Amino acid sequence: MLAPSLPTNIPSHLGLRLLRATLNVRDFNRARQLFDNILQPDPTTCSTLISALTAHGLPNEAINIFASLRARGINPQKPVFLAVAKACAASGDALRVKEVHADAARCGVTSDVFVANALIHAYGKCKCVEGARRVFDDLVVRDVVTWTSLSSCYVNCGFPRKGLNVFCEMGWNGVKPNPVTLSSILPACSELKILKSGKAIHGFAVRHGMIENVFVCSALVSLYAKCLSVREARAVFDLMPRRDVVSWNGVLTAYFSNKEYEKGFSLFLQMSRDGVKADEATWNAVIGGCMENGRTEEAVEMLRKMQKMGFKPNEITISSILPACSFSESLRMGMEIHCYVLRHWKVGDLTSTTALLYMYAKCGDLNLSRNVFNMMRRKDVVAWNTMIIANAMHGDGKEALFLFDKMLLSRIKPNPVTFTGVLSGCSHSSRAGHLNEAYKFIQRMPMEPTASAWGALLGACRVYKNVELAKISAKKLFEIEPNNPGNYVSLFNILVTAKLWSEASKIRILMKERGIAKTPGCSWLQVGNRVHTFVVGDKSNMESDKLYNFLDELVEKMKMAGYKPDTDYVLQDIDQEEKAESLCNHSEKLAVSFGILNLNGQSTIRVFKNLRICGDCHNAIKYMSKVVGIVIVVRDSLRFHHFKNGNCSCKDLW
DNA sequence: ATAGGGTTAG
Repeated sequence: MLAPSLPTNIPSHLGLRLLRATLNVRDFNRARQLFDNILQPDPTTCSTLISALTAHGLPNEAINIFASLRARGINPQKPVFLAVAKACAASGDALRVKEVHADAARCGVTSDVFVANALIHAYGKCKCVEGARRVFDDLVVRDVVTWTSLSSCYVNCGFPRKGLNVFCEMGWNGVKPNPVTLSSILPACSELKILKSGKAIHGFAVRHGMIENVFVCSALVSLYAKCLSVREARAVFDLMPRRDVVSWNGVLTAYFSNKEYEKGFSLFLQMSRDGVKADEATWNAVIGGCMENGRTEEAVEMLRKMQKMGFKPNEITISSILPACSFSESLRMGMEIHCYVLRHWKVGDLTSTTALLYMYAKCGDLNLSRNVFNMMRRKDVVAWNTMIIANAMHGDGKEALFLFDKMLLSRIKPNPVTFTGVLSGCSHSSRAGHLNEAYKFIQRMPMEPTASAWGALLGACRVYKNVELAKISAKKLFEIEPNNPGNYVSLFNILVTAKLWSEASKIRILMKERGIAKTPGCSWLQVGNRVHTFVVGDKSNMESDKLYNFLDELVEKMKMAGYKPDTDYVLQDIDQEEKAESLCNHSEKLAVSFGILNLNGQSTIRVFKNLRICGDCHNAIKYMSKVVGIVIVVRDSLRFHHFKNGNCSCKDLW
């Protein structure tokens, strides 16, 4: 059927009525054409169309209408700016807010508190704190909305501390916070885990009769949940006069993030009995809860259930579920999810795209990571960090350093994770002798070096056999995380390699004194549809006799090819012969042998280990790849090793 | 005109 022909040269008093009728039947194309044919549309007509397009998920079309006004010589009025600011907020495009802001300044409406508030909000949604600040600073009269918008802008852009400062400043300026202010500032306390300020705000809410507000209460539930105070989170929840889905979601996450999965799940079931329907976020919370509690398979199952119930996974679902692929090294499932993202959003959002590139790196395909990274339009610190870490994991320190420089050039401010990534990248690269520079790098870091930064340096010391620097790093690490066995074991290994036996045994005594046990090493690999796991001296496998016999034969062949067991790497107090035998039992050797036994015509096996690969095993697997003539990929806790024809991709720098 | 819940890197 043909649509009625479009009238032209419509007088403005008729235009609004015609436009409303068209919008009522949701014919947005026709609405746009109609609008073009209205002579001198009034501000209400313009804002009506812009708001309607935004409300129906067409913010960019809404902004285009706004842009067309200028071309038609129409000066936008305040209501038009309010509407287009909302469209910008929905589009998330900072450039468009800047354009609208500039237009508003040209029209002299930026001193209007309503327009300014809308602009601050839009800048906040587009993650542009500088813009929001500029609008704020240019204002002479500010109301509670102005203050609230600016502080929540800081909070949502990752500056919770600044958000709190604005909140305090607001009080000094005699502006009284309302429930909206409280609910938007509470997440800042949650993120910073400052229970004290949160409790003060809780008290304020009680004294000022805001405690019945469902928004404030839900924020309080999350505050207590984040500050590891589940009981109090539950108490606030129980006292609420009225609870909506969000309140339920909050209390679910409280249990999930505090390792009380069972309780969280039973509340999830109770929720529907109480007549509250789960929404998309509930499902995300449950999936995230499964993931946080190591229930990868259940997470995948819940994802299927979610879809069965008619909910579409969104970017947050994707970000939560992707680590499931990384943990299980399931490149195939990861790719399926990638395809889902491409089908639904063409490009995913920052978080899910970052999760994708991390997944590819973890599953062993650095090239796919690079492809994803290069296609990202916007890259934040986390994206850059992830790519740096991906390269470090795969031993490309040169690229990690290059990315670091490029990141600085793009004016992205590095954070402690960046430095850790770069350092661990350096420890894998062949730039020997740059260790002291790395040490200076750590000392000059604009923030207190984290345990992982020192850990990366310690790892590098092992590679370059720098005992003195190793001792310095280890000492720092023993202070920061005295109960992490990995640090003791690393220093022990470095001292052993340097043949400083007495110092090494001192470390072992220190471990005993402090009651620190070595984390048991464990390796696994997938054969067919099953994951097979091995620990040292594992005899639990059904075919363990066959496996050990095969390994014995293999070791003989390896020895003929020049392999010499290096018993320095054995921690137990046992004699040499036993040591050599114990070495053969290492979980990574068992897993690799099992993989070779079950090759089924494949030319590559992939083994994963929870700790760092042992020095002797590293050497042994090189020989295995040569003797058997296959590619063996081993991912240890730090990086990937690709063994081929007797060599490793890490060039023995690991 | 402003507001709550779900997420990424180590």
